[in-house]
Amino acid sequence: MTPARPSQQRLVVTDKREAIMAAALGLFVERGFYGTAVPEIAERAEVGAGTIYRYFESKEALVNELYRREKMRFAAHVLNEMPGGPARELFRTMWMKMAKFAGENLEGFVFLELHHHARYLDAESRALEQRMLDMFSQVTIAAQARGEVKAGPPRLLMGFVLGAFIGVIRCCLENDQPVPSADWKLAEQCAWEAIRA
Amino acid sequence: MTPARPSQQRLVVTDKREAIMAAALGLFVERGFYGTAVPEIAERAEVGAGTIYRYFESKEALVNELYRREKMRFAAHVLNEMPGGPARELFRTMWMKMAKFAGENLEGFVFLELHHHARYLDAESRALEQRMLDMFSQVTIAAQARGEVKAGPPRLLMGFVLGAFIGVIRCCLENDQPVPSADWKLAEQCAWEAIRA
DNA sequence: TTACACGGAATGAACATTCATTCCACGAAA
DNA sequence: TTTCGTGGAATGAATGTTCATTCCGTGTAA
Repeated sequence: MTPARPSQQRLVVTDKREAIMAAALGLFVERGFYGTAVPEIAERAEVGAGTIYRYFESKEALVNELYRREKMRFAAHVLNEMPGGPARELFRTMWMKMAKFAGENLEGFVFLELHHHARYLDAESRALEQRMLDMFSQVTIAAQARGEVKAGPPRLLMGFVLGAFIGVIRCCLENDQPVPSADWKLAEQCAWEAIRA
Repeated sequence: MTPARPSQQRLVVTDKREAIMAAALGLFVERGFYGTAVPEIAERAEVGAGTIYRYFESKEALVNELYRREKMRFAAHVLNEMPGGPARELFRTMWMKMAKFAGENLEGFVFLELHHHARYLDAESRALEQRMLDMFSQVTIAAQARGEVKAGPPRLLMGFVLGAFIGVIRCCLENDQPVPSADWKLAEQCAWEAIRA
């Protein structure tokens, strides 16, 4: 599928692949999966329609690859180098990392949001999603055990916080504005007060 | 468009229209607008594909009518008979009314969520959305003025709270479970602590 | 000269919508 | 009571369009 070859060859190949993925990401965010035609993706990526099928087995394979890539980017960005220490610190760090990621890669974040649980995601994509949720769960449970976070179903608290985060993004998305830094801080304070014990 | 006639005749007509809307609501929630074929809607509604076009001008007109109907149901349910008094009371009442609505009409709620800001919504549908947001804004601003709710952009706080609400629903949706009453109460308490001054 | 990446026209499937036809309820005539 | 004519609701095969995918001629690098 991916034509493999060393050095230069490889670079050219990667460029087209990258262009296709970037174009698809943008269009899927704007119009959704079924609302986007493959030839449209080709046009935006400035490649022939057939070329897409040199790099991706199908439209579905493309959306799944995109999903996994963005999900892993997100995970790498947010979960790396988490501090130990009190839950308050940990929470602030996580929230702000998520905010940073969303700010730098808004399209990717919205894409993940939009395609969360879509029917065309395959088993591998779903498994990845599950693993990430489990990591968040563990952090939550640990903080609850230390009495720093409210008792209650961890998934509920996580859903609450993640939902609030998305709500903040969406509210600023409506004006095509990036979320101001002050707003992120306010929202973080709100979110912490929501869940702290 | 709607054939008018008294008594029985009228009832039959309404039944088909209703069947089509119910079928479309379910399918749009499951597969999205573009992911749903009109003949599929017809099949689930147990009518001929052509019949749909007796009642709705197009697929787009159908989704818009559905959107407005659900939006107004939501508004009627949530905004009626709001108490005066302290913001704490008002907030609890609103939250719980929203929870009740979502519990009784989950499909409708998810539909609104999914189609929020979709490109095929027409001007009228968008205007309706805007009006509702404005009403919430006014309530928020009033509570801020009385020092009961944190200062900050009203839209931000609303986005936060509504996002959190949706997050709670989504987290329970994943197990096909209705949200337990205790969880709604916990989430309400979290949400209030998030925004209270 | 070979091999292969590429573009974009070609293809067949699936779609939204239309329309010629069927079906049915009802009222009038016998 | 039965029969028949009529209007309009309902239908689903037919239509034209759009789509995902394939195919093939071209250009280019080795």
